[in-house]
Amino acid sequence: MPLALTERQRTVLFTIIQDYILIGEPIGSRTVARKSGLNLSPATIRNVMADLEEMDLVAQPHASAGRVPTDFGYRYYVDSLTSIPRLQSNDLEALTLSLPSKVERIESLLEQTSLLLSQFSQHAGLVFTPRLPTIVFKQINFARLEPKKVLAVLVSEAGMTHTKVVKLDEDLLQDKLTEMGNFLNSQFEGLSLREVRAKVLEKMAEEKAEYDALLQKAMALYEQSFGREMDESPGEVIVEGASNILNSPEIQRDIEKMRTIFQAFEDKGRLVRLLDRCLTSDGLSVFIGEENEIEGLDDLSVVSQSYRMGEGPLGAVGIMGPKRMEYARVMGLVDYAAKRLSHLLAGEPV
Amino acid sequence: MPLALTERQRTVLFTIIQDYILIGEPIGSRTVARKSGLNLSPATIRNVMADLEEMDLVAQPHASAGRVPTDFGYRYYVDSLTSIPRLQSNDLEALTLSLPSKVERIESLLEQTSLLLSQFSQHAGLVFTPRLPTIVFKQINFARLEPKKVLAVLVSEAGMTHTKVVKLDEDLLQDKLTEMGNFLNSQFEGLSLREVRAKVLEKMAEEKAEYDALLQKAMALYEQSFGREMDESPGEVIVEGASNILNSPEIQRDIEKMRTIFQAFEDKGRLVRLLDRCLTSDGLSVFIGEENEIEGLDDLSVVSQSYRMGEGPLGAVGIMGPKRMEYARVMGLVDYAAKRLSHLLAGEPV
DNA sequence: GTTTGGCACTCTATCGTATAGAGTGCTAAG
DNA sequence: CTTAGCACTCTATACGATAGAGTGCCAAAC
Repeated sequence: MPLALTERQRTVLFTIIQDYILIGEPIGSRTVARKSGLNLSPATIRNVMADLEEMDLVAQPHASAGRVPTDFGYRYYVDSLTSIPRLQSNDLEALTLSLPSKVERIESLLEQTSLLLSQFSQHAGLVFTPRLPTIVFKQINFARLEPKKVLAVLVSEAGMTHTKVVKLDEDLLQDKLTEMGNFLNSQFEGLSLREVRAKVLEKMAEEKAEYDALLQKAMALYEQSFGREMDESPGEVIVEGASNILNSPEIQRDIEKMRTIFQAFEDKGRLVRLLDRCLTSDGLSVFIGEENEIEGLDDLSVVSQSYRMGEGPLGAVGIMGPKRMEYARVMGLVDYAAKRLSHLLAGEPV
Repeated sequence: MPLALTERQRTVLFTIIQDYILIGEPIGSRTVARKSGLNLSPATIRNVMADLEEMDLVAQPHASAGRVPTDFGYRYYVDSLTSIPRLQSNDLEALTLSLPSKVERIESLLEQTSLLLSQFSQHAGLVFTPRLPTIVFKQINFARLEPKKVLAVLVSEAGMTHTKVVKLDEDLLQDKLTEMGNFLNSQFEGLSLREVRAKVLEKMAEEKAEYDALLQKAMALYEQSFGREMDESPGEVIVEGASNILNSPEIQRDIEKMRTIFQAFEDKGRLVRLLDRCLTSDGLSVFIGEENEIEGLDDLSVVSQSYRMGEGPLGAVGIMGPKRMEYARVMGLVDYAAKRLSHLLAGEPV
């Protein structure tokens, strides 16, 4: 049911939202009359506002106050932005200058991105790094550290590395380890870790005799180093500028709220689940208030966009702030950051 | 000038401090008279309190309120704890059960430690991980990812790994890379990264002809992958449970304070500098209020202790909370965690 | 000389009341 | 359909009064 509003109702609603985002206090009919551009008296506006309230697009904090947008109102507003807002040219310039233009270490690239999103938006910056199962196997290496102790290094297509020290029952010399690595590389290159593991488990279950004992051991070694971990690791969230949340007056008022918000920030697991949802949906996601379904974070909104590496989405970037945020600008920032990240990861110079 | 207090003054001071830590509100003469165990009337206590105030050990928030310990008062109190307080047996039991008893991944061990310190103390847990220059070289490996692209993996004595993808001017085959790795390992094992770098720079400056071209290249490759980075990386701080700070009522009262505190938490650089100081001083460090010399964090105290690996200190663990914290218990927790960590890293079973 | 009870004083926190201001809904007139 | 007018409601602020906690000081008691 696409909500049908008259032109006038839209104008009034948008005036309220935009002004509320700016001011942070309930907007009265008087103000709307002045700023909307409609040449109407406050009384007329009041009638429109009563309609909007009936549709649950705005609400009154208390009986005789101005109007404030509801979650639903924000949703309507955001949905009306048909295209993703382009960045203002000054934002674009500054951001282009600040973002790294080549990949040194991928981890610090992601950190930087989160930090810059936070600084430009004055909200919290989020970068969601890939869940292990979805990343693409590129190469594995084993190095003998000391007797019965091996270092396993897994490199993904995107250039992230994962290391693990494994203890073995028997001592394997470097030659053997190298051979095992080569074998695994020949088998697995280009597969996602999920596929790799499926293959490993399958092969290990097969008739033992069929395989060279060494290759059998290679499989087992992989399973021991990255197999299990892969299924557990839900990815990681890099949060920067969480303290910016404290700038927003509507949250300052309620200390209890602040506590729950910061606790939620520390529980990265929840954030992961949220950003995970945005990986599947292609395009920019906006979660407003309760839509984000994270307990304790229902006064905040999240704007996020996935970034890609090759075909599939790899992770996501986002901005989290009070519902009262400049959606257009924030959406522009997030979109730009995601695009830029995708380009950089594809090795294209920006 | 070791401050000399009479027995009675000490008793009154300690009663005030302990009660204030418990209650969180200024302590009056009446309360002290009841709880101190000295059989004195409030009027007498008031005289003692006036003395303590003159010595800057306690203060009044306003003219007619009870007394609150000053930083100096806390300092005297902490200094009077001659030995590091033993953990209560119930704390000890619970903590022993919760702490991991063997090292899986060192990074997650450190994270876990920080989290547990936070949970047990109900303050923020800190774990300071080693600055690169001080860690001890164990092994380096190079793996060819693709033409002219090499993955360098450095393993430290403590078992931490650092990886870096390096682009080369010429293509080196795996055989060569392995040889280069072996050479570097034979040269550098057991040296600190600082020493390694000094040696590398020295050798590179020497007459080129003296060395095999390949070995020369090995040096250059090391420098390119970890050399520069080493001098910059100041170490990392793992903060868990920062939101616990919000529990303390004296900080809730002042929103401005909260902002600066959380901003300071995000600026990891400052925390690093603080914890760095504790590496040099052997033993438990307690920084009270302004002593910690971090702007914005002068309402908090930090208790920290270094943990060791082999001879030298490797990093530090700590707890950060309001000045009004249970110093004895917190000191016990931190000390125990540091000891346990040192044991685990030394490979001794706990 | 130390200790203590008594007392006046100070400061905070809290409550109720009054008031100004913002904004609404409704009604009746334009 | 629009608007001016008006009564009404709710908040925020200021103010005064009051209760409570705690102090400092003094003079008496031990």
